[in-house]
Amino acid sequence: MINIKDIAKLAGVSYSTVSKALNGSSLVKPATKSKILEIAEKYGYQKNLLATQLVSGRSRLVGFVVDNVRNPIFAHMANDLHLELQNHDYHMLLAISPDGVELLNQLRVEGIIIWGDLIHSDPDFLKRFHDLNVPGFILGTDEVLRIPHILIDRKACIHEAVRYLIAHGHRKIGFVGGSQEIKVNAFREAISEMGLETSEDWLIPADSTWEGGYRVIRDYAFHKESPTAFIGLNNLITKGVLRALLERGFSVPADISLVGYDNLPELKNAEVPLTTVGPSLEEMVSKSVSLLQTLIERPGNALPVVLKPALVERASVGPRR
Amino acid sequence: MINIKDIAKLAGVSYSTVSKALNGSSLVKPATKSKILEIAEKYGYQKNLLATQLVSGRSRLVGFVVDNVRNPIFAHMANDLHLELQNHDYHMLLAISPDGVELLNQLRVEGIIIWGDLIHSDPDFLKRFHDLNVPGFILGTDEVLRIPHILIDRKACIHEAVRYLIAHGHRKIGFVGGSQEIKVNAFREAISEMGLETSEDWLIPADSTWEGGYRVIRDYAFHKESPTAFIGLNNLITKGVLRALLERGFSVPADISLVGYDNLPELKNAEVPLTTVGPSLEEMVSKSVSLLQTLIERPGNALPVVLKPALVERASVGPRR
DNA sequence: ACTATCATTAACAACGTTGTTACCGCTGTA
DNA sequence: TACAGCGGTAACAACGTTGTTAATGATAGT
Repeated sequence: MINIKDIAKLAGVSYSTVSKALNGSSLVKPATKSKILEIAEKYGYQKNLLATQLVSGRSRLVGFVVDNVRNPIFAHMANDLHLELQNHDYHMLLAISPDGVELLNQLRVEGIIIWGDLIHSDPDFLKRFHDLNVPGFILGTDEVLRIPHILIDRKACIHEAVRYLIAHGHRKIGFVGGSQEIKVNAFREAISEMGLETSEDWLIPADSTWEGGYRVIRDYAFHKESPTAFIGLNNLITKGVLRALLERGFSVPADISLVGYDNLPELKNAEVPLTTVGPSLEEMVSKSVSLLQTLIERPGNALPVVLKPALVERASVGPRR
Repeated sequence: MINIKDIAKLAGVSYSTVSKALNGSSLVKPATKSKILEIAEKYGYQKNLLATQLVSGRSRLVGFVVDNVRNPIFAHMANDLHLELQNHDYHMLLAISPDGVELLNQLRVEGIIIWGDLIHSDPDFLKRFHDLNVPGFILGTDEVLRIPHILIDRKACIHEAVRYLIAHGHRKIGFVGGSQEIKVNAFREAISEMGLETSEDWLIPADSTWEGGYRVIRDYAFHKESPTAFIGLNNLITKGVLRALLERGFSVPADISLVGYDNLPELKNAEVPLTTVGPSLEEMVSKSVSLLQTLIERPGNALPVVLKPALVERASVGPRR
């Protein structure tokens, strides 16, 4: 692969001149510049970002670390973040692993966005990240941290879902999923705050996967005291729940209502278009990019960001039967 | 951020000694080594991969370039490739954009895997990639190229699907989707080769999205001469088709059979578990990694790879009604 | 003609590593 | 006593850039 020294030789100038020409400096004579540019083009010169970055310290590179790109919500975020960062003249590199944090840091990206779930991948993940001392933040946490983050008010989201179901006349509400304490607790709290009936049977633990949601509802012992509405912990569980409900002959929402967590557009294509709560994805993306920019350009000036609930009404919630 | 020179000062040795110690060289006295290691640990030393790579030329970094991570098939591949590369001691960086090729090359990754669809993003994408002269290949192409690639025998896959439907007694077979010439042509060819009835109505163009498949079938004019089975061009279309079919009151597979292209495991969770054709994803991943390894370690020795069809039987195909 | 000015280019240090070579002081051997 | 051998460490060049400073030659002002 050709480098500026090779080009310099070819053009009969010094390599520093080549560097300037390639960067469009006005310090080099137009004729020389175009000659250099021509040679660079001809030989397919590709600058070595490593060297550039090493000396200049800038790369316009941003890392996004997730631990599984197969969850559609991750994939969605990755795609939209990429687009938005591109608008801001940043390139996004995606790493699929908690170790991506160290990797991207070693690559000296200018900033790192970390998908909140990673916090749980390793008890001292936060410390690891904090010690790196690199501009970046956790996208999607439940609690206030000592490092920059975007807080999703999941508690408020769940409350919103409960409120919405109540407004539709529901009194017996179930919750499917168990992995995220905050959501489960928020659910419990909302139920008791709003003075609803409750039963431990209505809090149904499930793996955070399609199968998780599907199985528990497929096997659930329905009777006349069972919930008339469910809330699903995330998009996967919710889709599994919906399937199981339909398979068991319930009509949604005529017999049973369902609201899912995660505002994923494609949930409109579920068997029954799903009504969902969760932060607005657009807001997550735009807030992420501006927070990152602040972090990079004026470190120390990063304000905490909180994402409020958004509810998108589709067709999976109806009046209590 | 601390570097080896800082550590050297702290430890009272030369920076080259620090470098050796950090790399576990046996040329440095155990006592010195542990002292250095301790300091490095204490100050959270993180090597600068840029510098390392610049001088040593090695990074154990591999790039994967896609143009949209939201298609579940991409996401699946990205995830599995990541895992498999990790087993081979490579880190994978994902870039979501045709320009990712140049970007990753400028970062001097050791190899690049390019998702085949990108070929169509730009008429001279292949030339761009070829001129880079970096170890890498196109994953998933229809035709033999002059650059390394893994060829998916899509034609054979479609033939396989048709054969399978015939074996179940179907004579009138439809095809939904229009964007990939090769599949459409393969379908036409298979139909005529196997002496089946045909009608232009049975070849139903559709966007390569869920909505694409859904809409065309929702609006399709069914009558007694309509297909008794459909093939969907990809996983998204197929799911859309299935939904439309069910909504229109057809039973799948009792009334109409359906086979989808793309061997995506989660298609077992469709309303009717979908029977699919396509290359085996596991094979795609393992062949990708070994091809990449060959390309990196013994450039010039790369053999062309062809992926044969695999059919996974689930529940969306039954005997002709 | 003599210098100040300017445009253009060259030279060189730096960025943070690695790898090679050179050096130093010690031990053991002749 | 001289010196080969060796463990340990230091010195230094190199990787491909950028940015700063120095050098060069031409032009213009006096």
